[in-house]
Amino acid sequence: MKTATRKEEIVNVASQLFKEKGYSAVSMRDIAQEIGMKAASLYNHIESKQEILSVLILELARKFTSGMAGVLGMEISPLQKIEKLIQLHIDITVNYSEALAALNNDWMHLEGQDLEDFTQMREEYEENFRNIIKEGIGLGQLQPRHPEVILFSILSTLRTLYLWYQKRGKLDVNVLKKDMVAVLLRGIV
Amino acid sequence: MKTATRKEEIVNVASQLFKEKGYSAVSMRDIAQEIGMKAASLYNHIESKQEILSVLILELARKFTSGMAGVLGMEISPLQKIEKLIQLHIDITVNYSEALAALNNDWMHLEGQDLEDFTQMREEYEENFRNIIKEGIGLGQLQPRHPEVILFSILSTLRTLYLWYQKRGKLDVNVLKKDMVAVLLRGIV
DNA sequence: ATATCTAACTAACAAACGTTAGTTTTGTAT
DNA sequence: ATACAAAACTAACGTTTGTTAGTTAGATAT
Repeated sequence: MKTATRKEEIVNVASQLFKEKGYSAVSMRDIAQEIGMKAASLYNHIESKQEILSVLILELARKFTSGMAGVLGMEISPLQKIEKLIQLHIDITVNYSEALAALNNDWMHLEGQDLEDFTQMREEYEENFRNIIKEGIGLGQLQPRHPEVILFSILSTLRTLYLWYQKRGKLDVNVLKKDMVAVLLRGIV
Repeated sequence: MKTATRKEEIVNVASQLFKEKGYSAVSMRDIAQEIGMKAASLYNHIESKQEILSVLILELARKFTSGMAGVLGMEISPLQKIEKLIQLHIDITVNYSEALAALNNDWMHLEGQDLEDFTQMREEYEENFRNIIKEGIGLGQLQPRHPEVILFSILSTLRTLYLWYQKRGKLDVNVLKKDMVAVLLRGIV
């Protein structure tokens, strides 16, 4: 029974608008109107438009980072780790699809330290993922394709899942996980 | 020996900037400065900022549509058609990666008839792709997974290839086509 | 030489932007 | 009832936005 604070409400509403039109195309007046107040009133709860973006993106990035840390700590095979990561992405997509849109499309509008932090987290995440794939190839669990092609193919599918999940939204999450893992790992032929 | 007109130069420069920051975050003054003129002078060659976006996106969308028409006209199996489509995406990505970024990220900023045209072309393209997949499943050439999962998985990888191709840019295009087809069709396990 | 055309320029507009200052309303605690 | 704090408001700020109007320099055609 978490009751949303006003600040959370602002961030939520903003994330929906950002998802539809992108950060730059959404004005503070747009956000205020959607909530039912005047733009100036937003500043009783937040510091700036930037802060909304920063909260939205960095909180989500930390979820990915800690999810990755969890998977890395498990004593399972590389292939099983990849399965866990696919499931992690699907879980995050289902629960935070609006923030995910901002993370994907508007991260370059972060400024200063926020931008640096995000970029670093993203690079580390990809590096960890890449190493798991290389391990899997080394053990003969994965096909000996270029690791970068595999990494990209999986990540681009998972990263844009948010675009597609809403349309087919009524698909059961567990079914989705199963089919998605199958398609990504074992192909379609 | 195609010598670029001034209008083409404007569209080209704009597409690079749109790729980096998105349509809404790029001003006419940004575009002008990059070319080396004043913003007002742009209007000797183009009608509006909208027109730049429209040219960029709709011309590319027509390339996809006619590419799809070509594939549909071939007398080959569904599986081979999918291979052709993957190659089509890769070719377009290599040659028009900036316009592709705009098509992916900024199409919602199209207005009026342009937006309707784009949306319709996109829907038809996806519908055609989906039908090929269904055919392939019907013939037993493809695994009997949910067609929508297969369609989404392939399309999302191909659509975001532009983000990734530049980083690993020196990869030979034919090698890329081969590996990408292998990963997308036959999986990684 | 003169006229014409193209494409650059300067200057400016009205609208929209993020944000600040100052004021009023509203709910809670004493 | 009174005092206080939180959160809404109105009004305005300085910038930036896309775009228009009017002017000027340079090339081409007569």
